[in-house]
Formats: sequence, C-alpha cells, structure tokens
Amino acid sequence: MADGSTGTGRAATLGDVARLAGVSIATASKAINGRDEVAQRTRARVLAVAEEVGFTPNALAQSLTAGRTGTVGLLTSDLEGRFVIPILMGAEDAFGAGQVNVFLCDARGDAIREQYHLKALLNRRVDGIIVVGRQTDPRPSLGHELPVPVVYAYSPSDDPADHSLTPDNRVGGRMAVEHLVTCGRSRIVHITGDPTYAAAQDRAIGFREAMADAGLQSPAEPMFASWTESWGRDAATLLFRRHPDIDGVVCGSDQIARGVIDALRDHGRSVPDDVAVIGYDNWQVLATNSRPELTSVDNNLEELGRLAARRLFDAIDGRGLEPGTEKLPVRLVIRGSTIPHL
Amino acid sequence: MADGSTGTGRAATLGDVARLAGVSIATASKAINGRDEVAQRTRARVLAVAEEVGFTPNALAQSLTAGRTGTVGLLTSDLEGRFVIPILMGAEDAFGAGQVNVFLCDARGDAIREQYHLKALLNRRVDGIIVVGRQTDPRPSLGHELPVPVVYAYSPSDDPADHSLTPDNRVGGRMAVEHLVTCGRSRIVHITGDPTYAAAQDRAIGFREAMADAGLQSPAEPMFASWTESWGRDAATLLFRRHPDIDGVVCGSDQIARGVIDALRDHGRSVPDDVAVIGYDNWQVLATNSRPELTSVDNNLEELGRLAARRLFDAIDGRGLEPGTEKLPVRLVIRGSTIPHL
DNA sequence: CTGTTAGCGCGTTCAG
DNA sequence: CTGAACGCGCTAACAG
Repeated sequence: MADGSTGTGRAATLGDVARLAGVSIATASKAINGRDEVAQRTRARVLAVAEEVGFTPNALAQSLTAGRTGTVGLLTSDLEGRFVIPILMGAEDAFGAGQVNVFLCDARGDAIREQYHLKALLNRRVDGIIVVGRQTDPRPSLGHELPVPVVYAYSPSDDPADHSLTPDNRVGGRMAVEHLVTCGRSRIVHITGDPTYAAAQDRAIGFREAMADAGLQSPAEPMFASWTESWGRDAATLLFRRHPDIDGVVCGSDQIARGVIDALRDHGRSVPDDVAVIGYDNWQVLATNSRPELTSVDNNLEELGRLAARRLFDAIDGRGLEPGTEKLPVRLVIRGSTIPHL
Repeated sequence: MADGSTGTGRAATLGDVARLAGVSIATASKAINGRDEVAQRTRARVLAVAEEVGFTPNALAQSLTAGRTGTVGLLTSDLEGRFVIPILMGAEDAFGAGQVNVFLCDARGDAIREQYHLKALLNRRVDGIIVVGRQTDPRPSLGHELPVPVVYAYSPSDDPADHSLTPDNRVGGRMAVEHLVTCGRSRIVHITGDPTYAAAQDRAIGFREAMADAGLQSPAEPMFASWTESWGRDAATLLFRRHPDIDGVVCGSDQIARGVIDALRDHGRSVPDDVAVIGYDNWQVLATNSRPELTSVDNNLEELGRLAARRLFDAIDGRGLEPGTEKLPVRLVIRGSTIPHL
C-alpha cells in the first residue's frame, strides 16, 4: 500500500522483501507461499514486511517457471457482445474468481485479424483458447497445430476433430411447439429469420418434428426471411390475412416475435388470448419490455460458457478433449405472451 | 507450424532455434528482431529455422526484462456488455491491432470481487487499467496508491484527482431539443428514466436549458421514473391525455422512446407527422427495429474507448494524466421518428 | 529450519 | 559480425 505515488515507484520485488526482513530470497518465497518449512516467527516477519511494502508477486516470473500462465484467450467475432459476455461470465465463474484471467480479442469477422490475435495469444502463452462465434453455423477451425487446447463455443468448428459446444436449436424448436400445444393451441405457424443460418434451419426442423409428433398440421409452411421486427410484422400480416384462424406463432427470434405481436395488435388480435406468441434467445431488453412480456427459448449461454471453461480446464490438465460437437440443452422462459395473467 | 500434435509439444524456444541454426542465442535474437548487426545469410538461416519449428517468442520472458507487458486491464461491472464492448473495440483500435492485449474482468457490481480482480491485474503487471461503469454516476476511485495509471470510462471516478471520460449528457439533452425545434416543433416534453441516475438529471438539465434558450415553455415538467418501455407508454398516455397538443417528445432512453411511440400509435397519433419522438443511446437493436426507426442521441462509445486508450497510453509513456473529468461530445443520429420519409 | 544454486526464456551489454 | 555472460523475478532442488 505504501508503494508511493502515481504509476512510478517500481513494484517491490521478492528480493526487496527478503532484504528488509533479513532473510534469503528462498525463505521469503516459502514464507509468502505458505510452505510449512518456515519458522512461525520468520514467516510473520516476512509477511509483515511484504504487507508494508505492498509486495505483489510478479505473475510473469511465476508463469515462466510454472509453465502455465493462468490465462485464457477468448477469441470472438461477436461485435455486439451478445454472446460473448455471458460466455465470459460463465467462464470466469468456472475458472474460479481470479485464478484465471481472460484476454478478450475481437476479430470483427476478419480472418487476418483473427490470425493476428491468435498469434498474440500464443505469444502470451495462454493456457487455452475459447473461440466464440455469433452464429451457430460452423466456422473454420483454427487447426490442430496449436500448442494449446481450443474449445469452440456457440459457433462450432467445421472440423469434427475439434471440440465444440453449441445450443441445441432443434430441441429449442420442438420445445416451443410443445409449449404452445400444452397451452391448447393447434393451428401453429413458424416465422423465422435468414434461411442461410443454420439456426433458422435447425429450429424449423424442430418445429416440423414436434408438429408431426403432436399430429398437427401447420396452416402454412415456415416462413424465412430476416431476423428483424419488420419482417415479423410483415409475415404476420400476410399469414393472418390468409389464415385468420392461426392461434399460435413460433418465432425464430425475439425481434421477430416483437414484430408479430405488434402486427397482431394492429389487427385487433389479443395476445395471448387469441394468439400465443413465442420468441427465441430470451434477449432481456426485448423480451421483458414487450407488451405482453415475451415467452422465449433461452440458450443458456452462461451455462455454455461455464461448460466451455470446464472443458478447456480439463484439456489443460491433460485430460484430453473428446472430438465432436456437444449440443447443449436450452430452456423455456414462460411469460405473458403465451400464458395470460402471468 | 510443425510443432506437433495437440497441446503437448513444449513450444520451441529461442535456444532451440539457435541450436538448429548453428548460431548463438544472441545472434538468433538479433536476427529475429530485425537488428541490423547480423549478416544477411545468417539472418535468413535463423528465420528459416524459426519458421520451420514454429518459433513463438515468449512474451512473458520478454516482458520480464522489458518492464512493460503490453497488456491492459479492463475492469467493469457492465453485466450486459452494452458499454464495455464498444469501449473495448475502441481501445483495441487505439492500441494498434495486436500490440496490446486486454484482460477483461467483470466484477458484477461487487466491490470485493473488484478488489480481487484488481489484485490479479496488478500481479499480471498490466501496464494500465481502464475502469468501465454502466452509469454516468461517479463511482468510487480505485485510489492513487496503484503502481499503474488508471482511466475511468463512462462512469467517472468520484475523486477529481483521477482522470475520467464520460459522455456529455447535458449537451445530449440540448441537442435533442434543438433538433426538434429545427423540425418545427414547439410543444415539447421530456420523458425520462430513474431520477437517481445522473444521466437522467443531466439530460433533463440540457433539456431545460435548450428550451429556455429557444424561448419555449414545455407543456409539462420532465417526467422521471424508469428506463423501460412500459414507463414510456404510461407516461405518454398520461401526458397526451392532459396536453393533446404536444408535438415533440424527448426521451431519456431508446426503450422509453419505443414505449412512447407504441402508445402514440394506440392513440391514433402519427409519428413523426403529429408528434416527433427522439430516443437516447442509439441502441441499434431498439432504434433500427422501431417503426418508424428511431432518431437517437449516440454516446460515441467507441470514440470514448479510443480516447480512454489513448489517454492511458500517454500515461504509460510517462506523459502524465491531467486530473479531471472529460465530457465527450455526443452526436445525433437522425432517422424516421423525427423526419418523415427518411 | 534456512541459505545456496540452478534454471525458466529472452534481450542486452561487451568482448572477441 | 558473432558469442559469452548477466539479469529480469521467481520457484525448486539441494545442502548446510
């Protein structure tokens, strides 16, 4: 604490502490690291001095000998941070507060920049890397020549030999339908986003499967276009004009759901009384500000982050990563757009 | 590239390269770092070997002697990442791609955890720290006993001796009014969020000043409550019932603005023809999905991040940080909620 | 119990 | 132009 002034005074070193305490560097080290080969009185003296001069062990030097740094790289292209933030938090949780620190690098979707960041992370000797994408479509692998383990989160790697974690969109699509069926709906349609996204396709597959399983026929084929509110509005207008008896809408995103609800109100339909609407992603700012609030499928991203961290940890400890993509369970968050008076 | 397999093969060291190239470590070092005290042929040989074994300089070892690590800590409590992500990106820009890496730590609003992270960052010998809050209210200083410079971004420090960067909310409030006046509005009201937030108060001050400067009297006092859509709806309903001739609404956030627009549609008012509405924060997902799209005041967070990085850089290079809080200019993003047919 | 010695991987004198 | 030697701060074997 008495380091002195603003950004100057070179941090105290173990040697400083040892000298001031009148012991050797090795003894000081043992005392501070709680080894039991030190006399109580000596330890007390060393600790007192350390406290006094505000000694902070130099993690760099420690890492140099230890062979591991206790750092992890989070390599992302998620410009909004929508996926990377919960994953980061989950990872921090799993690593145990402060044991591990995370380098966050944003490649902005640029492969060159990604290589650059990767290089930097390796130079800094991170113990492992988590790659976070912003779509569930497979992304190019970083390859296997890397000296540290890599886990892919949200976007799986396109190489099946890598270890990837991604939410199970198919199950999510199913869940949405099953919930609406439980709510007594039977004329259910699906409005979703960009058909080039795996997420859109997978959720639609789940939708179709669950409809078939329930013995229901959708009044219309799933409609794909874009992940926007305006598409939600337009699609809803179109569909309800053609099929006025629709009583449930499964949406591919919360934004689409907001648009759908919006359009329904314009057309004088009540949500959820006339029509139940369900979103996807459980994006708080959209879901809880909606009127009524939005039932939505949540990807459990924090859990995904925790798991990614745990997998990486295991790999770092030499326990090896099984190749393949884990599809993680999603969960339904029920609010007022499917169940009245909630 | 030929390091070998998955996460095992200890990374090649400068010594390895030197041995394989048949030169001393010192020569290898010079060759690789582009010093000109090396014969062309020797350099070529060394570089070839380095490439072949996939040599990566150990940044830890470099930092140990260099005295600086080329790392920066980003200490935040912004759970959503709404502020921290653009600031991170701005900082990465300013530092120059890859020269500097950022440790991102989320304290989750917990002072204990913050101390813990701070300690870890200092152990890792970061060259400097940027503290990012999620409100513009002053936050507790980290103190001045730190061995590295600190810059506060978004949330200023409560200690005027620290260096802080925060958006100029007062000017933002003014700008909103001035824009509406330019658009020919004169009966303008202000609906904003939680009155305990400095952001709400400062924007309201700007609102009042600009109204006075324009010689206008607001039909109603600014209304404070919460940063939500539902408050926007309720407040708008209330206000328009009492003052049907209002023709402009300055909102304290985009969420509030969304609610206001929503209510206006319910009441059969057209935006922007009957009433112009302006939001705050320019939160893309809200602003561009609105119908009509939302004119909004943008806090220029990336620029703020860039500047924070630059200030920190200067301080690291010993150029010293002037104490005080810099209020950064904001900018208006004009869309359809104030100007028709845009 | 304590101190001495030897590295960890690299950059940097300073002789050759 | 090249190499031997030292130090960055710390931990881990050994001796004493």
